[in-house]
Amino acid sequence: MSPRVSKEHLKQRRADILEAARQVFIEHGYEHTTMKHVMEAADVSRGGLYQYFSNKEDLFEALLEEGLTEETEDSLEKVESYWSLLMQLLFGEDGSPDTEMDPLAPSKLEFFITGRNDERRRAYGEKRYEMGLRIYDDLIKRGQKSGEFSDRYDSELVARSIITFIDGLALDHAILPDEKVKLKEQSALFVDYLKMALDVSSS
Amino acid sequence: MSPRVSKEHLKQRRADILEAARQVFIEHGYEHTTMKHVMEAADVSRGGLYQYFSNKEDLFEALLEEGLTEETEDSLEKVESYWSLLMQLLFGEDGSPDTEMDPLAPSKLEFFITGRNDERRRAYGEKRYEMGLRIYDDLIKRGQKSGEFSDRYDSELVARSIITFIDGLALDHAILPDEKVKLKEQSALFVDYLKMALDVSSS
Amino acid sequence: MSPRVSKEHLKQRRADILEAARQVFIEHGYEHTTMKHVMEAADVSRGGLYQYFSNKEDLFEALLEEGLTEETEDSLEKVESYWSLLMQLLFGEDGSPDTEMDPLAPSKLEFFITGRNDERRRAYGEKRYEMGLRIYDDLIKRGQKSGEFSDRYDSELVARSIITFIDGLALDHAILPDEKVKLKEQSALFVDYLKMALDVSSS
Amino acid sequence: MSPRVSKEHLKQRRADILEAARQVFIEHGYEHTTMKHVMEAADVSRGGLYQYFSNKEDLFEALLEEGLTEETEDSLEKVESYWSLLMQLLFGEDGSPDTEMDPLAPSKLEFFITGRNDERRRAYGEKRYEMGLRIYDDLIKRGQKSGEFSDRYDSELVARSIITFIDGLALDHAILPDEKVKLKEQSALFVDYLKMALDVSSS
DNA sequence: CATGAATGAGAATTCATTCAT
DNA sequence: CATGAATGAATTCTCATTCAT
Repeated sequence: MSPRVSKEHLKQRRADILEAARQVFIEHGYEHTTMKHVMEAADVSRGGLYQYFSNKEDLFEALLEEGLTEETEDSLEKVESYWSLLMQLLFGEDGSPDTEMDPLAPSKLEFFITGRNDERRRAYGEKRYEMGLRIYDDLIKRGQKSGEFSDRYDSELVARSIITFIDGLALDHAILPDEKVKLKEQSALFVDYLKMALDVSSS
Repeated sequence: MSPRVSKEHLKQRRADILEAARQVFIEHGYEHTTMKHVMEAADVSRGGLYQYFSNKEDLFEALLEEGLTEETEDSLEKVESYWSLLMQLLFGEDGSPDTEMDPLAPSKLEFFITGRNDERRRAYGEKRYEMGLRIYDDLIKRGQKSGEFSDRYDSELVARSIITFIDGLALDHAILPDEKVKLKEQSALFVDYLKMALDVSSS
Repeated sequence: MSPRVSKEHLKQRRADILEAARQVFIEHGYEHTTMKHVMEAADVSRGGLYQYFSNKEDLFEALLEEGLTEETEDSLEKVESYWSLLMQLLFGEDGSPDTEMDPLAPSKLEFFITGRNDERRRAYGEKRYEMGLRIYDDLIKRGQKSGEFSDRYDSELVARSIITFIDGLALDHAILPDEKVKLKEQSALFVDYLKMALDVSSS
Repeated sequence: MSPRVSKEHLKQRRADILEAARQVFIEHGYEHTTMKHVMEAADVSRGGLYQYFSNKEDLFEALLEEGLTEETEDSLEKVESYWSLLMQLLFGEDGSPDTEMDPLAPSKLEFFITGRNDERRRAYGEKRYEMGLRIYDDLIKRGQKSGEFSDRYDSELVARSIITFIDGLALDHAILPDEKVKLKEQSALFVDYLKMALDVSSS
């Protein structure tokens, strides 16, 4: 009556498969990854894999969700500086524009671009966009309300621009060799721009 | 001695196939378009299609090349304003940010993203990036030399940022409904960004 | 844990497919046999067939290997007569020249002839030739050392001639109706010749 | 009313195509040669090619016929030595076993082997076999009648063996590298074989 | 006669997904 | 639950041959 394997074990197995899948998707991209690739990387049987994830899409979405939960951790109400919070959001903990890109990002782009005609996928992409948008929008709105940021520009528009810029960088980074994109320099330029748009003077 | 059809006809046929292919690629995207789709849309037989284009990649690249030749027409040496030239380059003839997106753009993104692990495709993408980069870089360099633009930022960096922004917009536009991306508003904001980077005061 | 079917079953399935394939290859020849032919003869699905053999070449080579293992059974060190051993090698158990030809032989010839420009296939053919050559060469060498055979001719040359003769017979047999080739009579003549070349007097 | 091009011209054109086709067949083999290969090598249009030869088979058979007419020229009645005549037949003018192989031979084998299930082709092959057989058989019969050759063996049987040997050599030569087949040595050995079978003592 | 565009049957191969054990 | 054999729809690409001009 009791399950043969512990719930813990199941969770672990699932996590292992996901981790293996991540590597495979990073290597081959979304479209060119086959379930067999995943099976082999995760050392699961075909049936086993389908036990945890009912198809390739489901599997990939699980990876997408994973990424999400990590990011939603910040719910700070009061911070000394919204600007530094924004920088952290953009470039990670240290807030300086030299962070690595998410290696799965190219596959994520693929997933949404190739699936843009699929209603379900489209809706999912939109939801994710909205979530990202909210985060930046909220932050900027608060900064504006607190007086730290100028409200010259609509907060949502700035938020959208941030995402557009990030997406553009991710795209170019996916396609071009590192030395072509100049991630760091472009990021620095974009930061200057944000400073201007939000009227932030400090470094 | 006389071929069955005139050279004109051949050219036309090829153009027709390309046009049909364009529609199909716009509708289904690069990955999900099959040669059969194209065959049917262009009303060509299998063999006929392969007579003109040896495979899907070749066919799509023909479409990519088409786009290229159209753009290279402008080689103005002396202009009254580099800024307005830049605006024209970005937003078309009238230079105002309300242009339509190239409907094939999403498929182009697909083409390069899904092919990022293919040496040939990668090289091709890089070449195209370089070509685009040169155009903007040249323009900005001239503007800087003429004193119209500030040289606070490296011209190439600004050029890269322009492409990044365009790519980001194209990407979001491919995935999200029109009303979400706010093309026009973001473009206007981006123009401000450029004004800041190039120290251009005029409207 | 337990697979759907026993290992035995799998082996059997593979053997069944091979057997069906053999019949199909015998009937249509190598080039004109399609995987569909095999599928239907073996009553396997397309995917099923490809599960066992990754392509036509692989499938055929499996048949070739099969034939090989059967022959390698003889490793007799001391025999009362190398001549009778040679006859057995040539004509099967009873050592008399009235054996049937391997019905797959024509397809084997096809396989190697049509593939003569393919590096892989060529190498494989050479390997097989060498293996056959070794067997006859060894036998003759021993016979010569033991004094049973004359060493007037180089053992390897005689061995090559044997293979040439066999190949010639196989070829003619593949192309001509049985009554034309006169397998038995030609074989008898060839035996006489070998007797002369090896100086063997007995019947 | 009079033909636009001279009959001579037509003949020449045909001969040119055949010569080009020969080279192509030598290079790719019968099965893997396409009409396009021939078109390009002969610099004929598709339609032009089909004007002269109604299909690939027809084209190849024309090449086969070509070879035939050249050889059938000798019909000497009285010769001083049937043995030397036989040697000439086997090894060309000088009658010594160091002749080159017909480079088209591998393709000829292919043609007949892959076509062995086609009634027409089979009949054609048989006819050719018979023709070859007759030549050798006649020669040997005469030699036997004249007393130069022993009639221990049936002349036809010996003739068949000659063809078998030639076919075997051609086959091995088609598949194996030159140094493996040892054409010359095997030929010399085969001459000994014939000497035995025909009881000819002289060199 | 010559041309070469067009045809379309057919071959190989891939892969997500199912399901009997 | 796990297994992995089996399925078969889909897709790409090839090539001999035809035929309108």
